[in-house]
Amino acid sequence: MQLITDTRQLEEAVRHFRAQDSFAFDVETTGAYRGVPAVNEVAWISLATHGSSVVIPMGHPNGYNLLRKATRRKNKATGQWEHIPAQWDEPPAQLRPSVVFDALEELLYSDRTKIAHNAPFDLLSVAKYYKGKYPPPPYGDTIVAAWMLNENRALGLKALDKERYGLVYDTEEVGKCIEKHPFGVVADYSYIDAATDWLQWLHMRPMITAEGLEDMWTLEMDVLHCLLHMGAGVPVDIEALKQLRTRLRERLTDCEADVYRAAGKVFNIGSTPQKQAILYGEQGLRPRKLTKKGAPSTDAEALAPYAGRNPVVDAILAYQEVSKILSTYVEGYLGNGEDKPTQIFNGRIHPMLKQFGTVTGRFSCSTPNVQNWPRAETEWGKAIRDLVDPIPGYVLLVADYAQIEQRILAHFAGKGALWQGFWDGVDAHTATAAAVFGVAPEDVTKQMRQIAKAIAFAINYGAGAQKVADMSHTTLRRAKQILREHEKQFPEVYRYKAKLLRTVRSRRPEPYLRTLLGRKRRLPDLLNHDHGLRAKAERQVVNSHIQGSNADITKLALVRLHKSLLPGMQILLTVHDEIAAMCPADTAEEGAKVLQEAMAGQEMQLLSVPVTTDVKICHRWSEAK
DNA sequence: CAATAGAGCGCT
DNA sequence: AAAGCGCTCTATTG
Repeated sequence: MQLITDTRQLEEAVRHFRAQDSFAFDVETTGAYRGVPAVNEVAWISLATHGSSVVIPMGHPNGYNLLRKATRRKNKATGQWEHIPAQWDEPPAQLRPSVVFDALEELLYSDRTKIAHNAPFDLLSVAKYYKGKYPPPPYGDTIVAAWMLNENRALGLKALDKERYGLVYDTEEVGKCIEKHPFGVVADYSYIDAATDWLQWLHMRPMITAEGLEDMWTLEMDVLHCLLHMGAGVPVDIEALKQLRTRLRERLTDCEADVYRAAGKVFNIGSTPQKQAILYGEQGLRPRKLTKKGAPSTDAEALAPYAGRNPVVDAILAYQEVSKILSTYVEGYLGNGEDKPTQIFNGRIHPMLKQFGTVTGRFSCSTPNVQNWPRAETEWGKAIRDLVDPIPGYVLLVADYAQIEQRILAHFAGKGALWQGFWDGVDAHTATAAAVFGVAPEDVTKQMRQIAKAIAFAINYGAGAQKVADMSHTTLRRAKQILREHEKQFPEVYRYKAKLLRTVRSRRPEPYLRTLLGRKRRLPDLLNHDHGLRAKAERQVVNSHIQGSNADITKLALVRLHKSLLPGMQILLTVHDEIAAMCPADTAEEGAKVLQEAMAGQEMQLLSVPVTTDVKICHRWSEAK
């Protein structure tokens, strides 16, 4: 390792790294929002490539030695606890960030492959120092690589290092708060992260090719580029959010009083044990469902039969709806001035989309998770989604695939009633209902369509007859009869399921399947001797095949959209089968066309049934055109 | 006091 | 014997 503390060393390092075709790098960040690339401060940067690893500190406050530990003291006059910070000896002289980033510019903005572990974090963290312009492709990401090579393994560079090299380091999690640690410890940690990341890259990159994942890798790196673009964030209407907070707080107070009045006492509505005591004790309700640990469940499903029959149940359900929205989507975003920090920076949220962490290849999303916003059809969902606030002169474009999972199923199952239904332009659930109940599509009732929907769930998720019965409010007997008829009308679907399972189970060294675009899903439990685990893996085969292919299609659409964006157009969100973007108002129609083309254009007809999407132009989510 | 597990609930 | 997620709250544990 070389510690870089003067400009001569820095220039020399840049020269060496520029002479290589690729390098790994890692940032250590600090500040109140160290985990938010849009606003954190980069305090260290380390780089590793062939024959060299360097660490560049840029103002670490601590020296090598701790002189006095941090402590607290009670102020006798005020009675308040006073925080006394730790004392360290002087840190070595270090380069200023501006000097370092000036020197690194020709490297970071070169055509060399920039590799990191969770690269969007590092790339977006440094982008701030270049007016928000992120380094250009090509990219490499060892966490994405590791995930593609084994989606069933614990993640993290440290876990990989332990697994591959037996290397155990950073047991104190230095990166979580570098300013608590001495200079030497942070320097070592920063160095090891970059150096082992580089080694991991050298190890894994050829494996991607060897496992037949080259095309998928190209797609994921294009997706990574798109995520950097999306790093600009989603503008939100803070005033509307604050008004919503006021409304919800008032509403919650009322709901709370209703619960206490109905129950005849005050208790903690958020406490499951207390709710159990009231509902199944004092109110004398019969438990309809048990929790994992065998306690009487108080979830919405268990209480549903008592809705409209028991005033306490009604009051609790009303309270919970409001409470969920307020705590998760309103105070969760604004912060509550205490333990909850704000998630809005410069009027924008920066949802973190991760390319890893879901076994099927979907994105996961956090801080905030915009993939679980309440549905636009609900009162509060409308209010939450309307918080997305295109900047002045811009409009919102929202598009989702129509029944994409059913279309994927039809594609895999091949010719048959489902397949034909899509070519005839019939709604899939209506077509299913028509066939199962032996009526014309126009005679399908709401109830019939509801049952068809339940059947679709049964296929995709492997649900049993009992679940189908519960979902469609019918008897087990009737559900079984309906499923038999479904199998008779759609034999190709069941043949597809059986054949897929057989093929996947026979693969060695361990069973795996490939999605539409070649992503791998390993299911070793298909060979497990435990019946329960094996059955679960069997359900996962069909689900992963369909859900994973859906993820492939959406990711490809995202990349196509990113490559065809109009000037000023920005991709905001993606939610599994949905993409939202922001577009200058004067090119709204063209923007909608670009989005439509990216998602469902000629080259996106990857299935043997048509794929369609519906693009809406609006200023607010709820006023969809 | 901080960390974790469990229950519950929002979404596709 | 229903697939895949992340967040909040409470209760429990160290």
